[in-house]
Amino acid sequence: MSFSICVAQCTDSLAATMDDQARIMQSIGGVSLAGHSVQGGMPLPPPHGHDGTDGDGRKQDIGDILHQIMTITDQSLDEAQAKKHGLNCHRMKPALFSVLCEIKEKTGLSIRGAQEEDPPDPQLMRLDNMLLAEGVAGPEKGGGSAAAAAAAAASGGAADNSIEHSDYRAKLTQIRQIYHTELEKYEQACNEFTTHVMNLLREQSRTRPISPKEIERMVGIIHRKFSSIQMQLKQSTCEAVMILRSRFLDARRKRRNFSKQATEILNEYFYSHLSNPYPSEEAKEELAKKCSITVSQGVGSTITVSQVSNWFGNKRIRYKKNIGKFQEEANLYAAKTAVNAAHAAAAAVQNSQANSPTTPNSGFQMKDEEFQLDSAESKNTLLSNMFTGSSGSFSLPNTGDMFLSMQSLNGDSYQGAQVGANVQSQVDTLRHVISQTAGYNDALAGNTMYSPHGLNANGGWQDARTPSSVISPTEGPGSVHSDTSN
DNA sequence: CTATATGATTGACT
DNA sequence: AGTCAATCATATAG
Repeated sequence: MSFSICVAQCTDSLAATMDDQARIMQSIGGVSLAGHSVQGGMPLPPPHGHDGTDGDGRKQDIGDILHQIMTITDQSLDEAQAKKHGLNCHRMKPALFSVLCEIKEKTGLSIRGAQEEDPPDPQLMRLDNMLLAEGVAGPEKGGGSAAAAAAAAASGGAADNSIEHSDYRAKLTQIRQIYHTELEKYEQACNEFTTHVMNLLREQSRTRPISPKEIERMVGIIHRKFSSIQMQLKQSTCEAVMILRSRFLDARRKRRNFSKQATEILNEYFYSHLSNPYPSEEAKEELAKKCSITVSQGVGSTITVSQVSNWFGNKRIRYKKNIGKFQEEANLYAAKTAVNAAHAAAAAVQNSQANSPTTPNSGFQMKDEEFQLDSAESKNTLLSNMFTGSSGSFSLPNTGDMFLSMQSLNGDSYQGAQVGANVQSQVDTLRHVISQTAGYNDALAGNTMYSPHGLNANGGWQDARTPSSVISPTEGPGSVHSDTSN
């Protein structure tokens, strides 16, 4: 919408008003010509008469004048100008003028005045409310934070999508800015136009009956015209916001797969906490952070806590539904975690045993071959102690076999990036490995599915509502602490 | 194109 | 509030 359009529209309405005035004039003329006395009290003689008498002459004169007034618009500009000048100089002009003013005041305006009380437009109110709710209208500032808050509140209160909201917020701010500049422009244009019209009318009021009331009315008309334009602006702004919103929601629905690394991290956690795969809030945060850091797939693709929750929700349900399908994956991650655990243990051993025979590499970087060659014995002992020690219910049938199994499952010499794993997770993991390799549950042989510790007969995890102890914020990754929730 | 995988959403439940 | 289960909608593999 441009200013020129506004002006054009307003000019239309102005023209319409002038037509109205012409009609009024006509009706006044009609009254006079019909021979009735006019309310002003000035007796008008009958229109037809003869030149002979003074009265007749005056009648003729007035008739002429009225005729001239009424036909003035049919004439060319120059002609009309000349006529106008003539009329203005006519001796009857002041009297006629005041009469016309009075009549007009008492007829046209009184009729119109009544219907001009405009009640607040419900549609406009709705638009205003919506803009206010969206944070487009209303108090400025906060860098669109008010808008974001409103949007967040309106979008169903999704927990933590402030990060992915940034794009939305930027767009909304843009809309908001455009809206405000346009609004200001209209306001200014409206004021300019109003003063212009008022000046025009004031000037015209010297030659044509225009009361202050009428000017007021004209101003009202202009304002209404502009406010209807403003409404269009508000409407299109609302539309824009809606489109933005739907696009935003679409974008959220349009999913992107997580990166391999992120999935790996999540899977590692899941399978290492198979007995109770319910990360606490802090754990979720930690995982989200880790995934986001690990992920180098481009800007704006961070993984949020709610996404982690989604992932775990989906994972649990899908794992439970078809454990067999996840067997391979479970093995893989179990082995990985087991090796990690072993590495962690190795590191611990190395740290505690300063006189360890040959330890050229750090424990974290050690490969399995080295692991076995270097200090397999000590680690075996340690792991075996770990399992029997902190998880009394679980006993290893054959520690040596277990390590062989791990070796075979982990032929790609996985180098654990994450060493931190609690004892419970190690138990889970190793038990899983054992179930595959040492006939723990005969899972591979028959269709009997591997039943992880914690998954009860109903298919639900025991103490599912109790979050397992997690990656402690103080200890951070690499720490080993016990999870004895089971 | 079809089947499967997977992230997100929704409603019920506790 | 967190979870489950069902479902939607898209991504991806074949």
